[in-house]
Amino acid sequence: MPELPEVETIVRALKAGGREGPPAVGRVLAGGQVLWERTLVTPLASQFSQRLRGQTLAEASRRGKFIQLSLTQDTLLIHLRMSGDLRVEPVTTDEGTPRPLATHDRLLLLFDDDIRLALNDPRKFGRVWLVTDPNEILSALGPEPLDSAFTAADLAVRLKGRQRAIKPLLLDQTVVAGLGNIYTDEALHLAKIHPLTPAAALTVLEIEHLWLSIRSVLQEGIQSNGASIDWVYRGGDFQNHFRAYGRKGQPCPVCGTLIERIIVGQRGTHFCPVCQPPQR
DNA sequence: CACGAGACCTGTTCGC
DNA sequence: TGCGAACAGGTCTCGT
Repeated sequence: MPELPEVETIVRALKAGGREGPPAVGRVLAGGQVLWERTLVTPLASQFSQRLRGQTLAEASRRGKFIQLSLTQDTLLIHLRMSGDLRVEPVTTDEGTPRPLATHDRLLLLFDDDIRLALNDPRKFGRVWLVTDPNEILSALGPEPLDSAFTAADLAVRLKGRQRAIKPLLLDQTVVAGLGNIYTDEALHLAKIHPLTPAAALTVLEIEHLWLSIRSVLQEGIQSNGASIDWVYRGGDFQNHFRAYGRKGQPCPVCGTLIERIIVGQRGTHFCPVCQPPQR
């Protein structure tokens, strides 16, 4: 489900509280519970709860699509992959009875004040790491696209000499961290670049335009509190502003030509055949 | 080393 | 209406 703007929205809710739940940051952990074994990569499930106990959730932040929970001693990293979502709620209902778990809850963080954080994940792709040094997981990531240190020249260097199509390269988290299928299609449409264009064929001007477009669509997404699709509704409304993604057969907002859908790198890919002509 | 295909999962929607 | 196929916001592993 989530790409950079959705993860950013979730992190902000963990810090300040969201529409449906209280903040999690600032609370003291009493333990944890693993409901689907493969969700927790490290440590062993048998050590998880004990190691969490007593640590304060001091800060929540984001790196690429990773949620980073800084504890007193350790760091808890959460990647929601395709269908993960976080929920913060009281363990006890207003009636004084235990609140039942949701159908696809995979892992719980239990705080000492009757609040819990649940990782709900129908497809079971989400992963959690409890580590001393987050860098052992995050070091392979490319630059933060919205960071001021990330420049067009930086992007150009990372694309230099690559013969591969631009779309799968933008999805590669070691090139840039945080783009997924939606925002890649949106950025390429805004930059007027065909998704199959070999990276090496892009001009300096096109790369500058792409750089600007990437930052632009991500900022737009954050301002809309992310996109909400299908049965998962988080309150974001960027789905109402899609220019290309998911709009096969609908008119391009720029020129009116019908948006086409092709497969690139095994991912559904949406583009305007007129605004984004094939490389020749 | 770069790249593409398959695997990991469940749920919803599409097409005949 | 029914039922199998296709599809879904991601990433890892393996083979070429």
